[in-house]
Amino acid sequence: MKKATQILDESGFRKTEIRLKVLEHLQNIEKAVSQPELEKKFNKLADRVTLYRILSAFEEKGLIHKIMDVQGVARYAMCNEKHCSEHEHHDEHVHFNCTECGDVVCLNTVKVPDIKLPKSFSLSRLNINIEGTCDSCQK
Amino acid sequence: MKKATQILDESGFRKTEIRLKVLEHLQNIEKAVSQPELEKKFNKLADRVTLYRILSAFEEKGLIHKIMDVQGVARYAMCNEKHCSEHEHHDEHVHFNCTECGDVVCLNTVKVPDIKLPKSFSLSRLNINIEGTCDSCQK
DNA sequence: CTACAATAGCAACAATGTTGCTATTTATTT
DNA sequence: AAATAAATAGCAACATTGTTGCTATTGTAG
Repeated sequence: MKKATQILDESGFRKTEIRLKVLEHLQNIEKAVSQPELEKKFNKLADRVTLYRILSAFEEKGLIHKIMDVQGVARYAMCNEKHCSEHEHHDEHVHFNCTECGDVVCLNTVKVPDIKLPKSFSLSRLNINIEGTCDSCQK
Repeated sequence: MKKATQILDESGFRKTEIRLKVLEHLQNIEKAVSQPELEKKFNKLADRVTLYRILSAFEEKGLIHKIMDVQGVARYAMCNEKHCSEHEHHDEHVHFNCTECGDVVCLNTVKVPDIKLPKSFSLSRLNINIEGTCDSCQK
């Protein structure tokens, strides 16, 4: 995995404390995280607007991708290096929303099936949201 | 298709003008509609809180189901009579979010594939959100 | 070390979600 | 047909997230 500092460099971002921490956090967690979650995690280290803008900037550069969780809150997760670029996202993996803990896990191992649409519809992005109980909350 | 008045009766709801109109609208459209949309459609006939409560009540009774669109706004669509009940929703069809007009179409004809999860995860609901251009916006 | 551009912080506002309380209305019962 | 109880609607209020503008601060190239 690429170093966070290197990624920031290559993307033309400055290496500020918050940006590094956000990026490293996203690298270390295989989950999709929300702005409010980051706010709590980096307790008052950064303003929520700052986090909002960091996430937006990272997304625009194709470093992370955005999904809506079942509550309608934006969450972001690292992009698959192989498939994403500045203007094209192909993160067609499954997102698992745990109804117990609220976490959203990226199930990279689950293969996304091919879905056939009627001819008159054209697909640009696909997101599969699953609700259920995650491994940590299973008893 | 069952009459809206009959459905309200059977579900123990009163037959008020707004409730009838909302239900009939949902029956006649094969799309998932949001509270703000209904507000505009029934221009000031009902308060947005009233619509909010109608949609919540309908959902609790299993008449409609709720999905989040790509903007994170709640949308509701008629349930499949065969598969839904008060406490169990099985509306495993594909929702198509048009990036042009913003509409969310229920693609009932598209078959939802079987997705195999790791053993430690248990599935309770599945929603497939597709972004693209819908038939009406295709040129 | 300086200067400039990027970034952070703060204020402010919009939209949706949500709850509580009161007024109104539907439907049932006398 | 009137009275009643329970459901429903409307209004106010507040929370949260999303979003933008402006200014102060900071990283980095030269």
